[in-house]
Amino acid sequence: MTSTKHAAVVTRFAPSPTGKFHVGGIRSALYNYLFARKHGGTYILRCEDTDRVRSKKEYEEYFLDVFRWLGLEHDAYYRQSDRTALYRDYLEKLIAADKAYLSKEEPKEVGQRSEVIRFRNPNKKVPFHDEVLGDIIFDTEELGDFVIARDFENPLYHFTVVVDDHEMGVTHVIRGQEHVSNTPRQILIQEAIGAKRPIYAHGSVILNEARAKLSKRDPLVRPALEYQEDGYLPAAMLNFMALLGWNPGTEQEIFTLSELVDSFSLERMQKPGAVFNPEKLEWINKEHIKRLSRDEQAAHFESFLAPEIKTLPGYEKTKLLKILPTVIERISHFGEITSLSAAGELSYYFAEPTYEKERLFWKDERDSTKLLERLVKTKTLIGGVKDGDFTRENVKNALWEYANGEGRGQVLWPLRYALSGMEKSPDPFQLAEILGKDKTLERIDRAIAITHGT
RNA sequence: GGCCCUAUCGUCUAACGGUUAGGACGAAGCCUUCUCAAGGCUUAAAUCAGAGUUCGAUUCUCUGUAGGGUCACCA
Repeated sequence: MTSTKHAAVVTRFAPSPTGKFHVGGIRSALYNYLFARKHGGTYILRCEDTDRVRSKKEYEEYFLDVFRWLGLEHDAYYRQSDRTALYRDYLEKLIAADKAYLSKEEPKEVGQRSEVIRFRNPNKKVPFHDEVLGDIIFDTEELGDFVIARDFENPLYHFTVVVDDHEMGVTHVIRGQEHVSNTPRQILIQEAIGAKRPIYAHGSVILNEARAKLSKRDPLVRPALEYQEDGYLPAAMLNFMALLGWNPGTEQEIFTLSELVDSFSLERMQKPGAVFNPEKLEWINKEHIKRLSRDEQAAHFESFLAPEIKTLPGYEKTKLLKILPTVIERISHFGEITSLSAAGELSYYFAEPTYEKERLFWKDERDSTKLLERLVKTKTLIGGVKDGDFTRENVKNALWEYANGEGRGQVLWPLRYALSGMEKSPDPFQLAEILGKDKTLERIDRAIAITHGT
């Protein structure tokens, strides 16, 4: 059981900069962050770049950007490549105590050394407790004398992790179950260097739709920042990831970061693997968008608007605020605004729509005379709305009785088409308000002219 | 294959031996409606199988089956 009175909780997340940090990794970072914050502890971010060949500075910056975006602030930052001297000390001590030794090898692959440092495996059974899985026991015999360093300057993962966790006073190791089988060998090293065993919590593995572990090849598993580029909200990302393998025990689904901090507990972490479900992400993101302030929504709206729209002659930034609600209800992430613009579903607010006369007819109607009559009447009625009162409600009121008598489709469809030039759009009253009285009447005039035309 | 872990609607999950097995996403239908959204209501949808233990198993035990993880001079 997790004691609730830890003197000082220290957690860490330790990514390695060998590729663009992908979404799957967010969850472990989040859980470590949440647990530390919840208990007033320390959250460490550690760059595991001992693999000098594969590690790249740009990838380190990449995950740093990811956490900046997500707002997962760390209390301390370490880079393993800065700590070679420390690892060397431990290596030397281990060798001096005959707990590790220099071993002559026959290189099996290019790049392999002819001498490495191996751990002298006591070959015993290692039982350990896991906060989510319970008690587990491993026989470490099959591990053999595993390699812990290529040489004194090049220690390997299992070794550096243990040294660092020990030096940094890490109390809780929260990670995915893919690390369960790494645990016994890390425990062996802990015992050899005299380190205290941390509390382990191995959460569920994140799976793709095929129920296999998320790999870098999965189309789903995109570099984390692509979600930022697509206009997902950090809070939504965090919310979604948190619920993948953990639940609050209540029916609450939408959480802010600080709400997650309050609710998080190791006890409610999930054992079975969890499938990454993009549809749920969409929904959660939409919920978070709804909870944004008008100004925040508007800022995102503007930044995701296609440049083609912004350069339209009729483009006015002030109109954005009026369009905003109609756009918000149509999207789940802001990136969709780009496709909306591309589909022409935004441009009619700023530029005269073009369309064929035929499109103005409601369903099977083909009576040009009737159509003309209705457009003219519509124009008269809308024209009667006072300039200062040109709101959605007032336009609707001005038209409603007539539309009901004539048939709503017969009146409203041509109106809406005249205003938008689109098969699909917000309702005509809404459009009229956004366009303003002058533009609205102007577009009805154009529809009348087009109807005359043929 | 060895070792380890897991098993409730399609998906995320709730139910610390007694519930009509609950919620959410998604799906379908209906309402609203000129269209598209949004919104509201409703429905379908699950305890892997077989033995035990028990008055009673989703829940405990065992076996089977299935799935996953891991077996580097990567992390």
